[in-house]
Amino acid sequence: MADVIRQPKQKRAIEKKNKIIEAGYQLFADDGYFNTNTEQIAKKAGVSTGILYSYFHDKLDVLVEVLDIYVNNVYLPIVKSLEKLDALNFDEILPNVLDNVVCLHKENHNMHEALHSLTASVPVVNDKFIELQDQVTKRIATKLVDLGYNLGNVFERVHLAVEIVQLFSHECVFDNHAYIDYQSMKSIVLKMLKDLFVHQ
Amino acid sequence: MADVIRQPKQKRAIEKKNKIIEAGYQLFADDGYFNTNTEQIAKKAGVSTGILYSYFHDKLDVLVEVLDIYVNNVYLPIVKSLEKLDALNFDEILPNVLDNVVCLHKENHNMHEALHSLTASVPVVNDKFIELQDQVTKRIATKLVDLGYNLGNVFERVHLAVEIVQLFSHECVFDNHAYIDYQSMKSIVLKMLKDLFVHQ
Amino acid sequence: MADVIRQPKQKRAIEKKNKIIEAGYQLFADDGYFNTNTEQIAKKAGVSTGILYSYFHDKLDVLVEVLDIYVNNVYLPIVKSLEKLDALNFDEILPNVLDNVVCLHKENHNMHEALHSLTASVPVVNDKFIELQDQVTKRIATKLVDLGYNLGNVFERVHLAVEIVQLFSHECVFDNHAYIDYQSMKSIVLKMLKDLFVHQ
Amino acid sequence: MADVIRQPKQKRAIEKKNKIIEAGYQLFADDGYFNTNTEQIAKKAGVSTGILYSYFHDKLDVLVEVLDIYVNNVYLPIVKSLEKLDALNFDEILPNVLDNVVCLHKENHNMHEALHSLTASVPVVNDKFIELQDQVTKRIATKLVDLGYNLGNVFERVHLAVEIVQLFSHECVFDNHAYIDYQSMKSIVLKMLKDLFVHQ
DNA sequence: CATGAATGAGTTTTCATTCAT
DNA sequence: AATGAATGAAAACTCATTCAT
Repeated sequence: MADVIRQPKQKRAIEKKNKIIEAGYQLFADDGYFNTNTEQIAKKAGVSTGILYSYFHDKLDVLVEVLDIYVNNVYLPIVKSLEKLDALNFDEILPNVLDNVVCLHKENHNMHEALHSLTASVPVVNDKFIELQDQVTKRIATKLVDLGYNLGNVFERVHLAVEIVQLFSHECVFDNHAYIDYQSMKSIVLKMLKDLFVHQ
Repeated sequence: MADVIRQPKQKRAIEKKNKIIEAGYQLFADDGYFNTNTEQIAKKAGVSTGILYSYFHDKLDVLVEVLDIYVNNVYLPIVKSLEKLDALNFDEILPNVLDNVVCLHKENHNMHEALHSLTASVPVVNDKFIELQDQVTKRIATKLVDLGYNLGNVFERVHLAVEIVQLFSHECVFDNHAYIDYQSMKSIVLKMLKDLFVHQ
Repeated sequence: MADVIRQPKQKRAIEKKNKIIEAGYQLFADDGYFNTNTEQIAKKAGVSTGILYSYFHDKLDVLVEVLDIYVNNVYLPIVKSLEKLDALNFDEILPNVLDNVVCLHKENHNMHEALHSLTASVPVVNDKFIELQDQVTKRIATKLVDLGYNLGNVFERVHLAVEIVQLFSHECVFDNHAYIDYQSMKSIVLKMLKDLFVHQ
Repeated sequence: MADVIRQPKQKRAIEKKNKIIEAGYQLFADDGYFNTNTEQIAKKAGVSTGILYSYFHDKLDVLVEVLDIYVNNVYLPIVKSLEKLDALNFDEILPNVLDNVVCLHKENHNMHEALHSLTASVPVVNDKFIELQDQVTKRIATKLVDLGYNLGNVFERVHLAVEIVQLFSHECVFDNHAYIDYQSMKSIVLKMLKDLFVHQ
């Protein structure tokens, strides 16, 4: 492992580093981390394998930065959209959120799978995902409380909601089950989410 | 890849094959499939690498049999417990089911992670899990209908319920989030599941 | 390598040894010596791998005995047919000889190829073939001299004749060249052989 | 098998690839293809095993390139010498051709054996040899016809001639038979070849 | 800075041979 | 004698990482 990792400051160098991350993103998404080798990454990025090791400690380090990009692409938009909430009008909000998340998943589902597959064996990925979910849950929960939400167990409710939204998106994206009608399922999910937050 | 796979018939040979599967089970669970090599499996099983290739086509074939064991240990008990239902008394059933599934997950969570991590890159694992979920969903749905359930969208409801139970078990097992109170979450989940099936 | 090789004397044991040789014959002929393993030989012979090592020192030893069979099947018939000569009537003899040899080659060409392919890397096979050719050449040459042949260089002529007959048989069996008419070639070869022995 | 084979462009890299081919040439010639392993080839070439797999798909691919070298060393010179013919003066040509071929065989006889030994079990080698013989035969035949040769069956005659020249060279190189006088045999062969082409 | 050739330990897999039963 | 399970050394091949140019 290289002792010193260059922090690219020149524009060209930064672009080069980004090219590598993008190449890693696509290859990891398409073939998985363990089925991708550094030569392929370098080639796809249009750089030499040597230069990869100037910008990254090792192959795992590329993964870590790819993970950051994924987070920026997928998680942040969700959080941001939720932070625009200005009232507890769940009936209006939830359908939009669900559609947005499904859409984001459709665009990034390969990467999602590739990264999740590493949570078991690559601690750094696992930690990142947990931290991320924590952030999302906390920010949403805080927002709700700010808006006057007072049903109790807000963290638990938000966390479940987030997970269920992910679960449904996942189902939609993979569409593995012939016997499932996803429109009907969507209605049921929306009902569940509403019941989760609204007192009955 | 060896042409012919030995079907062990003698007691000792069957035990040896099982030793290999067990060794694979533990190592895959602990370190992941890609971080385990055949030499380690053989060593842990107390056999030579050669004999591994008499009983299995290749390393992936060991995984497939490990997967079978996992399925027998985790999925089948759930399905069996559900098939004993004799009335649509969800209030009584659901808490038991949830406890059972959480318990099974706690016992097998490493393997669960290791196997799920392969769904992205190893088609045979993915297919197995999908087939399994289909079976579980269909058997439960059929049972409900037999018992007179008539709310509609039974497949979608059952599928969601199964996923949510898994999701909750997963949360309990990993217990990653300090801000979550799992007892409270359990109550919320039970409520969600009941609402999913009971007309309001 | 086993220290002691059993000399089978009982009928059943002899049959078993022959089964192994036959199995080796076919497998070596079909797939080549290096592409055949002892398990395949044993299986085809209907015996255990262990028993193979009671009757043969090692895999090479099976080859040696297969070679003997080949010699008995292919070379001896030729020699015997030639030893029946009772006059130097080449016009009558040569067409028959050529037809016979081509026929034998057609029946055994796989083995011929498999064995010849080993002459380079397995000395024992090479030695056997040389010894064999020597025998054939000497026996034919002696026969010719006995019958009054007196053109000189009889060994050289016979040796060449033998080689040319083999060469032609080989051509006929493999039939690799679309531009060759084997009937025409046969006439030319017969003419060559006759000219080789008959003074002009 | 590596996806991409490096095409060495720098002088040193080309030299290295050639070193590997040379090492393969010698080892295959000395010990045979199946008795040579990639580590030996790499060691003899003074490189690592890894680099071998940058320049060649696999071990067989080394053989294929060795075969090319052999062809360039042995077959092409023969063909070229024959294409210089400017008249059908067989009496002058044939002795020279025979001497040349014998000489080339003497220099390359180990490789010749090693390669021929693979025709049975390695299709690519077999195909190459057949194609090569076809070329030689066709080019010589065409040349003869251009020079006015009109005896008929020119392909069959040339093909036989080529085979007989090889056969004789082979005999000379291995010199296995004590009872053969190769000078006498040479005279006989030359007579045969002449008779093959000259009307009597 | 940049390249991509080079390394070599590590991985999967095979198979002649042995040996417990 | 006979079995076929078991061995383990050896083979082909890969790839993260380094380094000469």
